[in-house]
Amino acid sequence: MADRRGDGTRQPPFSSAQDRVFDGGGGGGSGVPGPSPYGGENIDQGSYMALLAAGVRPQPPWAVVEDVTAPPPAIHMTPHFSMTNYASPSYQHPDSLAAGLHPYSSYLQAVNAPPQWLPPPTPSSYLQPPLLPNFVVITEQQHHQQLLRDAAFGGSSGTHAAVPATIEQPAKDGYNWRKYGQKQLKDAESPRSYYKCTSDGCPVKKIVERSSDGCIKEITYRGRHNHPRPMEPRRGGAGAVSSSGGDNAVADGAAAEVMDEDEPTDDDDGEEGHDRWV
DNA sequence: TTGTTTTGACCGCAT
DNA sequence: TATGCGGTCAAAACA
Ligand SMILES: [Zn+2]
Repeated sequence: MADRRGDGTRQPPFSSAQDRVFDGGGGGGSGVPGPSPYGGENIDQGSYMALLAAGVRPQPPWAVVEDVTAPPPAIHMTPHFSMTNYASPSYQHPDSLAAGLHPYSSYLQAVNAPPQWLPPPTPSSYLQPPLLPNFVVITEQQHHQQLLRDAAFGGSSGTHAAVPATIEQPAKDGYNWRKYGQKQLKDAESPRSYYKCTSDGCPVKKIVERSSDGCIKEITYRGRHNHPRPMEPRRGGAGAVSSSGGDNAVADGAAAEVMDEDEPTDDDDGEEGHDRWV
């Protein structure tokens, strides 16, 4: 039967894309979407800029949104694939903003710090109430400044100096993800994909939202990994880190990779966080 | 054989 | 109260 309330039945078939998962190509996908409807991997600034030119975006893509509405804030990221993206994760903590700290200070810490798995996660730190604005949006100009600063920091940090190198690297965040759902949201131009960390007992979930052109528009991480990063690929082929959870290897991986470095930062806020960057 | 993706359906919360 | 909506489940298909 169809869904009594939430889904299809409420509306005649075809009447709307409501709740209808986008035409995924029918069943049994594969680790390699191959000719995927979304060429996420190949999305570059160009297509995105085209959208901008068309005025598609309601909001500047370079905007950094720190959404901390949810009690357990989630990490939100909006990667749009360009060299700049990778070179500078425009993650900016409201804390940092308020305190006037370097927006990437925590990020830099994260670079030097061990992965996001924190052995004894103090519950208190989890539940810090975000006494912060729901989100913070920075302008393009600010973003540029961040890029410059970030570049400077990246170059001097030494640990992760070759940030641009990350761009060349295959997608990987060290964690394995399994897609467990996809949903076409009502007002969203893009379907939203839901991923879970495949590690046993790990509650972490990842929500990937794309734009109509296949660009990853937003990535939301929820929860905290309760395990160290599994560095070895699960499988040689489809199950590899890049394909798992990274419906598009480069996109997701890159996003996740930056994310990964960001995530320790989020310790400050909790187990979830939102970030968005170009 | 194992693990992932796809996708329709189900469930619970918010309005 | 009823409905809308988002998140999750689970079977089937696939690599
Ligand atoms: Zn995990």
